[in-house]
Amino acid sequence: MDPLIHSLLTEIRRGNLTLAVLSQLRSPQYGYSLVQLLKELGVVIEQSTLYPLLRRLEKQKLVTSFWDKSDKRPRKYYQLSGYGEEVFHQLRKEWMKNTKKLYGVLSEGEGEHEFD
Amino acid sequence: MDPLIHSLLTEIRRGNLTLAVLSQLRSPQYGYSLVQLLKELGVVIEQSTLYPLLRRLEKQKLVTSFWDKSDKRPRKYYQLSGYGEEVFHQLRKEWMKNTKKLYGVLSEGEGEHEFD
DNA sequence: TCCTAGTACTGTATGACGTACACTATTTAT
DNA sequence: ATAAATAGTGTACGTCATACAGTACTAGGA
Repeated sequence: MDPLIHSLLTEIRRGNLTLAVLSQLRSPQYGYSLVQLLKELGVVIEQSTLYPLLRRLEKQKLVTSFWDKSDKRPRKYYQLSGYGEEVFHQLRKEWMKNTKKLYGVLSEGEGEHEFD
Repeated sequence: MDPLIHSLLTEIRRGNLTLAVLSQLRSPQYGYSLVQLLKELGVVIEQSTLYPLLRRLEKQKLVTSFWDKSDKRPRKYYQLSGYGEEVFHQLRKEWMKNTKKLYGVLSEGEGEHEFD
């Protein structure tokens, strides 16, 4: 792939990954399971991208975490905080609005409407 | 607005603005007219954001430019290059695909489908 | 006639995040 | 015994939207 296209696609992922991750933390998930879960939903994310993101979300108090060591493998679970639910709701609302607009802009001059 | 939400929305705009601008350069446009045109389409962008972006796009050879000094006001027109059209087409395709997926993810657990 | 807003552009620095990379550790499968 | 999978921590870099400073001229209003 053209390196420039790859770079531009990375920019497009910024912010979008935050939304995708927050959307799957209404119920507790641990890091590795999020990678799998999101992959099933069509959102591919590397561990090297997810863990720093989870770290930032916790720092921003959008999620909380706890260790579950009852299994042979200790796992760190993350879940939306109250504040995180509010922020997620607003972000999701803005995302829907802005994406619909950009979709309209990008659909101009093309006969097809791929969301239909 | 919560500064964190503002910051996250800025991240979401990255990449998206590139697509919006490229989409309006199939025909030549000058900077200031792009601001107005995009505003009409619901994509609000400041001059302080647009001009550096146009500069970068030209540097990346996605657009070409020429001065029109026939009017009292000299204007710098920009237009998609051949390469830019290719890149735009691919980006737009990827954006549609990825956005549809994220839309599906964000619509889970909500009864409504706002794109319908 | 003067002043402000609008029109039109150039240049530069900053903050934030996806990403790559290095690293650690244990369990499971081959 | 070894490699892959599972599960996580930490750090540095490249990129771009944004803010800010600045320049310049025209048009409109007082």
